[in-house]
This record gives sequence, structure tokens and C-alpha cells, in this order.
Amino acid sequence: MPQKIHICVAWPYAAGDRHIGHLAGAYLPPDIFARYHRLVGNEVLMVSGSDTHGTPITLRADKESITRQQVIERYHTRFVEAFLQFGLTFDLYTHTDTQNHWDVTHDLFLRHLARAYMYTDKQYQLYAVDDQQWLPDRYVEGTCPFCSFTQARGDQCDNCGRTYDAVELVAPYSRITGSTNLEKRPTEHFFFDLGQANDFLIEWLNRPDKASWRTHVLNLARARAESRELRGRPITRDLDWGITIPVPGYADKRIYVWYDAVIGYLSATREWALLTGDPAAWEAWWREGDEQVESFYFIGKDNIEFHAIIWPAMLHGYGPIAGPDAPGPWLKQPSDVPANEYLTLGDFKFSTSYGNVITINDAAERYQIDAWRYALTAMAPETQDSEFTWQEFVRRVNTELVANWGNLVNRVLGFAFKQFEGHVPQPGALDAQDEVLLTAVRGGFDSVGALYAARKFKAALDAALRLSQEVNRYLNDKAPWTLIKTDRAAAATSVYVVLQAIDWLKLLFAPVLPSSSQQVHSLLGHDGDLFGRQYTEMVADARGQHLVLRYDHRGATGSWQPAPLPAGQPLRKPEALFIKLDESVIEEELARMQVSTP
RNA sequence: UGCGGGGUGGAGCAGAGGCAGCUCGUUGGGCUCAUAACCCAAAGGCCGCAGGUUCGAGUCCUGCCCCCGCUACCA
Repeated sequence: MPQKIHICVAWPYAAGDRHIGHLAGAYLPPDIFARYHRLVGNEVLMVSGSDTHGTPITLRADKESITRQQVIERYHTRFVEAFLQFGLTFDLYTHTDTQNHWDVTHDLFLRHLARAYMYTDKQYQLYAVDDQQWLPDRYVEGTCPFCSFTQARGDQCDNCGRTYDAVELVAPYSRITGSTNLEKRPTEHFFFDLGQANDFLIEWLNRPDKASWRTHVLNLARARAESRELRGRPITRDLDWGITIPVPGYADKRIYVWYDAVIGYLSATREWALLTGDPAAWEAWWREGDEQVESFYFIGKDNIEFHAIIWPAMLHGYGPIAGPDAPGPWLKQPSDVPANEYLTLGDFKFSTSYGNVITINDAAERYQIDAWRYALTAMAPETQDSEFTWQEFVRRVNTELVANWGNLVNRVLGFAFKQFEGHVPQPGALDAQDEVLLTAVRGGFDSVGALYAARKFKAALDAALRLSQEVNRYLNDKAPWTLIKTDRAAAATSVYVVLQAIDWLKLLFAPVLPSSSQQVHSLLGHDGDLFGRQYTEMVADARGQHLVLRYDHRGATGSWQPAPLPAGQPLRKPEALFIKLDESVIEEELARMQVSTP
């Protein structure tokens, strides 16, 4: 029976473009994982969406003198466009300003309240007297009380990384108006009581299944839990926009973004169920204790605490799905949180200027998608920060992707097409060398597959590439271009063996390189698609309309198995898989980045 | 005066107790089907430094030095 693989992807703020670091760190890995599991035959549900709340959106809107709604729509649309271009197969990519998300957030709020995971308390916050407005969190800046950094944010200092309360800032000022006439005023807020989940978290983080977690994730999470310093965290704010508070008397307050953002994983699953016409279908993905389901949260390292501490505590605080006192299953805890480190931009490390970004929208326009997917996977910061440079990008594409795999496909398909009348040749009996090669490539379904399953994508790609190199080696040994002059049947056999190897290799590469693998599939004369179809649509609900990105796996024919290649199958006219990059793109891109610097 | 990451052949990285490995580059050779691609061979490392634990240490412990990010509104 196939597994259910639930893939949860970090929710980006709809307040600014995503760059290639986000892609390498948080968006590409889950898609590789999703595609692998779909090929294997597992049922996959990959969800995410844009976060439409939070201070950055207001600040952006103020800066450009447009409405928040315009900011949200612009960036949400740009995310959807780029994710579509990069082939990120979200079963549902939505956003948080939907009726469904409000409903689910209210449900969690009320349940946490009912189960005493929530309490209210007075808190001092800064109030801008002249502007008559509260200044929660990042609406205020000032001098860090610890390190005296002068542009410290309201909740955390960028210089020393410490967190504190905004009222502790020295010389605070409004980030909206610059006003320094601020007062500390008491205000009542709801707090989510993390401390109540502390024992549970320690126990949970020490279960044997955590052995497969990345060490940097587990170390950080355990350190937090075992410090026993977890306590209440405010989850409401004095704001006039955002998700309302579902109890009377708090009309002038809204839910704080961190609380509702992580709820997106659950609400998006429910929205997906609504869209499929079976509103109850979400539950099959969320029952704790169901061995058939595993859930994976792909995020960047700055988000580890939210996904390995706070969200598990919130799920635990919810209790049984059916009701506070029901016997039934609880909400499912993450099976793994494979957080990546950062991909840093190396070309401008000494630049203090602003805006040297490579946005994913730009990236998609300028180079082949599979070239990006290859390079960013090969460079991915799986266990440590890694550096992106254009030189490295060109090198990876030209000397690894093009030279090894692209060229292999090209040289063999070209030869076969010309010498064997455009058909897969009929092989004779296989000799020991043929068998050795095919056994090695066939073994990739186990070895490379295991690496994909273990979320070791760099290693998986490396292993597939090494098999491709084996095929190149075999080809040089057999030299069918010489053999064909004296022994056409022997040449036919070795060409067949190589075509068979390529037909399997395309699958081993497919999670990372979906479109070029599809092309190889087609060139080898197969019909049908390895994967399903992505599409966008507008969804209407009580809060209006929103754009969603979706994926339909029906009709996909790709399967993680070494199927035999039929001899005699007509080939299609070969064409190059990848474009070799000219060295000049390094200079061009560096110049572009200089120009874009304000 | 912090937080985080790291120091392994020329470059980028893997390895986390048992003969130092991969990709690229370099040098020499082979091949000519192929996107000057492919294949073979060679050179190149006191695994940052100093102590310690151990039969045995890139790998564990202690101390030190150095580098990088934190100005890509921060994944």
C-alpha cells in the first residue's frame, strides 16, 4: 500500500521578491522530494502559500504609497508565476487571506483557549502619541539594549541576534512616521503558553525516529526545549488589519502573524480538500499515529524554532481532532523538518550596496529551468552555508550537466538515429560488460532512490551523475562508431545497451531535471508524460477571490522502475537537451548586478 | 560586545573513530559518435594550530588562531 507523503513548504511573505537562495534552500528541495515520491507511486500532497500578514507588507505599502492589498496581490502573483516556471508541483499554493484560513485559525485559537493553552495578560507596548497608533514589533526601531546597535528592530536585534521586548529599546522611534514621542502603555493580549508543551517537546524530540533528522535542526530544537525556558508568547497585536480574534471584546486587536502563518499547513490541506470536492479528505493527512502518513517541512534555518518547537506545541495544544475530550487521534506532528542553511551570494561579498538580488522571476527568464535546478541542487546548503557565484553556476552547467549527461544523450541518440534508421536497434546476446553496465544503472533505482528518500539531494544527484559517467566509459570502450564498420550486430547491441541505460537514467534524474528527462523520454520514442500538469485558477470564497497554483498528477506515466526499452521503437529526431553557456555570461551578469545597484 | 556557519590537494565540497574521497581545474596520452564534448593515466593534502582521550583521531575532549554571513526586510 502506498504511503501518503505530506510535504509542507515554508510560507513566503508577500512583501518582496524571492531570490535564488530561497529557491535552493526552501522551494526546490520539496519539489524534488515530491517528484521522487510520485514516481515511486506514493500519494503526495504538497502545500504552501503566501503569507499575507505581517509588518513587512505594511512597510512596503507605505514606502510605495500603495495599498496592502496591492502589495499582496503583486507578490503573490509573482510567486505563483515563478513557481510555475520552475516546475514546483504544489498540489495547492494559496495564501492566508482566505475565509478557510481565517476559519481554521479561529478554530485553533478557540481550542487552545478551551484547553488552557492560552491566557491573557497585560503587556507594555509602545504607543506613538502624535500619530495615535500602537507600534508593535517591527513598526518600531531603536538602539539595542544589549549591543547598542542603533537600528535594532522591535523584536530582535540584527546586530547581536538577541530577542527582547520592544519597550526595552533605547531611544525608540516609529518606523512609520519617525516619531520619537512614544509612550509605554499597558495593553491586554492573548498568550500561547509554550511552557505547557515543554515536557511533551522534550519527550518528542528524543524519540528514536529523530535519528534521521539533520543534526543542526535537532541540536537547535533540543537546546530550546531542554533549556526549559519556553514560556508564553503573545499571539495578538494592537492592529486594525489581519485575522480577527474570535472572542468578544477584542475588536481593536488582531492575531499576530507568527501564530497564523504556521497554521497555513493545516488550512491549506483543508482548502485542498474543499477544492477536490471532498471537504473531509484533509483528515487522512493529519491523524497522529497513522503509519501510512509522513509529513515533511521544508524551510530555511531561521525558521527551525517555529517548525520544530512552536508548531509542534500548537498541534499538541489542539488535542484530539474530533473534540477537546474525544478519544480519537490528535493532529499529526512533523515526521521531519529538513531545514537547509543559507545560500549566500558570493560575487558581491564586499559590497555594502542594496539590491544585488537574483530574483527567481529573473532567473527563470534568463536560463534554462533545468540548468538552475541542477546547479542549485548541486550547490544546495544542506548542511552548511554555501556560496553562489556566476562562475560556479556556469562551471556546473557546462562541465557537469552538459558535458556528462547532456552530451551522453546527444552523442548516443545522434549516432543511433543516423546509423539505425531512426529506431532502437535490435540487440544480440549481451556479454559480461553489457550486463555489468546495466546492473549498475539498474542498481541506481535503489541507491539513488534511497538518497532522495533520505532528503540527501546533492548526494542523489552526484550518484546519478556518476552512473552517467559509467555509461560514457562503456561507450568509449565499446566504440560502436568503429565497430559498426566491421560488425554491425555487435554495434547494435552496445547502442541498445546504452539507450536502455539512458532510458533508466532519465528517471534517476527526473526529480531534479523534470523537463529534460521528459525530453529524453520523448526522444527515445515514448509517448506520455512522466509527470502531471501544473495549472493556476481563481478561487472564490467569502473573503473574495484568490489565485492558486495547483498540480494534477492524473495522466502521469513516470514510474520508478527499470522498465525494458522495446527494440525497434522509433526514435524522435535528436536535439540538444541543454544550452552550453558562454563564459561571457559571468561578466554580463556581474555587470547587470552592478547596474541594478542603487 | 553578540548570534550563526566554517577552516580537508589550485577551486568547490563529502567524510564525523579504523589504509584521505568526489566534482572541476592542471599535465601527459587515447578517441573522433558527440554541445572542443568523451575515455585513460599522472601530479597535487603533516584534514587551521597546540595539547588530551584511544590500540587507533579530519572524525571525540580542552584551549587557541583565522575566515565568512548577520545591509538579499533575513528562507
